[in-house]
Amino acid sequence: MFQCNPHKPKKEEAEHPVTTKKKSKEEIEAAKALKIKKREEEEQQRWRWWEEDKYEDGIKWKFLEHRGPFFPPEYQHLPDNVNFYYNGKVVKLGLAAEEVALFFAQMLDHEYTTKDVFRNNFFKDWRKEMTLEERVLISDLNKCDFRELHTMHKEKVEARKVLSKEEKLVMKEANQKIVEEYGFCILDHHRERIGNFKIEPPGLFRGRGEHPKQGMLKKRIQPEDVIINCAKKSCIPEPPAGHHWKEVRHDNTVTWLASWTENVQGSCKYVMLNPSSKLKGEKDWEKYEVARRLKSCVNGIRQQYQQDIKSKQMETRQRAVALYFIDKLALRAGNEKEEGETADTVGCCSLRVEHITLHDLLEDKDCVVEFDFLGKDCIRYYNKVPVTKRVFKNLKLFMKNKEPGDDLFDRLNTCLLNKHLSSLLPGLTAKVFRTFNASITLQEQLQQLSNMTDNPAEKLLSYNRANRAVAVLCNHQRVPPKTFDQSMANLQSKIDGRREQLALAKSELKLAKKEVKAHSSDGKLQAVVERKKKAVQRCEEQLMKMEVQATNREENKQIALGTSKLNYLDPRISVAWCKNMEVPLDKIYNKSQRDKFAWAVDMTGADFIF
DNA sequence: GTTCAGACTTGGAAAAATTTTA
DNA sequence: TAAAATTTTTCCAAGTCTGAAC
Repeated sequence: MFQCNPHKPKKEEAEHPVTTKKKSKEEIEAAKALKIKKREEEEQQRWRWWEEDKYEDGIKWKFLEHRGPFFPPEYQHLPDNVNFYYNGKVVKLGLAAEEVALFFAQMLDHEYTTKDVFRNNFFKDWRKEMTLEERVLISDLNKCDFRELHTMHKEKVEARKVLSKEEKLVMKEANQKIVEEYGFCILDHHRERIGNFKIEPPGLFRGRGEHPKQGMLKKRIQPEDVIINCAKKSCIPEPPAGHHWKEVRHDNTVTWLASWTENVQGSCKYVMLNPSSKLKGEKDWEKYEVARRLKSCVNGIRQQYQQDIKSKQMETRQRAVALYFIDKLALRAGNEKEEGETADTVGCCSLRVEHITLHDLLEDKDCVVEFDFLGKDCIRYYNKVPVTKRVFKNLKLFMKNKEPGDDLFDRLNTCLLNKHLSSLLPGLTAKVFRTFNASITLQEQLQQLSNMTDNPAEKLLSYNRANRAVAVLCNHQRVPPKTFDQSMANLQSKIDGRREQLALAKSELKLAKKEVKAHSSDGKLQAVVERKKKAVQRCEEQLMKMEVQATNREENKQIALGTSKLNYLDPRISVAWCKNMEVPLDKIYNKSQRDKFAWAVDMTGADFIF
């Protein structure tokens, strides 16, 4: 299609290499200036909702208008030369069965497709999409050959990667047009970014861990499945041609713009606003305010649950021990889940006897509880924690005469726990402890670790270490990137290289100094010395920067900082720290993080204390 | 009281975009 | 300038918590 274009720019470059280069440099400068200008404009246009009065309770908006969600394109038949084989023979599948076959084919490289549960679920749901004829023929997944479909898919992905600059630009612009049209709404006179305006495309459900439903077909959502929510007086979004909405409602006590029910788990999905929006920001701000209120009364609450551990009521005791864990270890609440519907994961209230081991003495410490369970997203929680004698004795009691699969806190659930908590402080729930402990930890760690006299790289290392302490507390883990070892080695060799360079620069400086001594009062030579000095200094700085970077990366190997930064740490702590330490905010927060926390950036001074 | 639907936050992986390096 | 590395964004699953229904 674009046959003649790709070579053109190259030719021009070859003809005027110098001017082109110059021009591009200027262009880069111009682009930078434009970016800054755009940013300033954005800043001026920003809705400073935090300076406005809040709405009465429960009202989320007064006016809401949007274009409705964006639907993924309809499925198109495979090209004629790409074939599916059953039992070695070409089988031309109908549209519905073919689409689902392609979902499986696309995942062939993934471990999922080797798992029995995944394969069985897929095959069962796939057969439902087949015609009677297809269903009669295709009775064994092992006889299915998807390889041509798989190859075609890989080639498509590859082809997208090697598009020319122009072609990529065309695609980018097309995407931006969609974002312009569907990606924003009008909420109370302000244009707000929508978070997920695209309807999730159909595909195979990929649960995490040993999910009993992995491989099931996630069906295509039609406009007839979608409920639209907008203001009565707004321009109601048009459904795609030939379709209608399931319902159009005007409920201003909720924040979603559209919703539908997903078929695998039967749960609701929502189109909601971007984190930078008023609706999300206000809620976020409130979350941290509740956590700060907890801070001011946490001592009393701690005293009380220490007392409650001695209570005659079993329920109260269990609640007290659970709360002790939630507070001390930042465990999640642990709602009960329907068995067999999801992977087997637990939180505090749903802990089972098999998840803890008691040690009267372990590694020189008394009364140690060894936790080992799968938490949210099947992330393993493993920890050995010394606890008070009273807690330890109670745990022994709770475990008495129980099977490994029995609930540790058999008299407790999250509802009971939260009811108690909200009676202590309005708005207090189990998860507030996580927010509070995360934020207070960040503040304390920053205080302890950072020094004004540190260089910028060291300051940043301290910030990351404080952030890391929180991530460890909250058990935010990641699998180390595949390229981790390699990238670590690369960095190390860069460091080694720089060290050599530094040694060389130092010896050159020495030599130059000698020269000056030999022929004193030679101005030229003195200048050389100065130059060499600067070179040494530059080298030292760069070396230091890289070493700090290496340390940071190594410490971060298995830890994910993102979640705590985005969801648990009061941004005002970070903003105040940046001001105090004279660190530019963009060293800590990228663009979308600054947008999300605009309220905090705007209202926080250097004196903020969580 | 218990169950269930609904609404919203939190979570890591993967994809995409951007920057750095060879 | 291509490709490798790194950062950012997107994706959508999986939690928490509330309030209504039974």
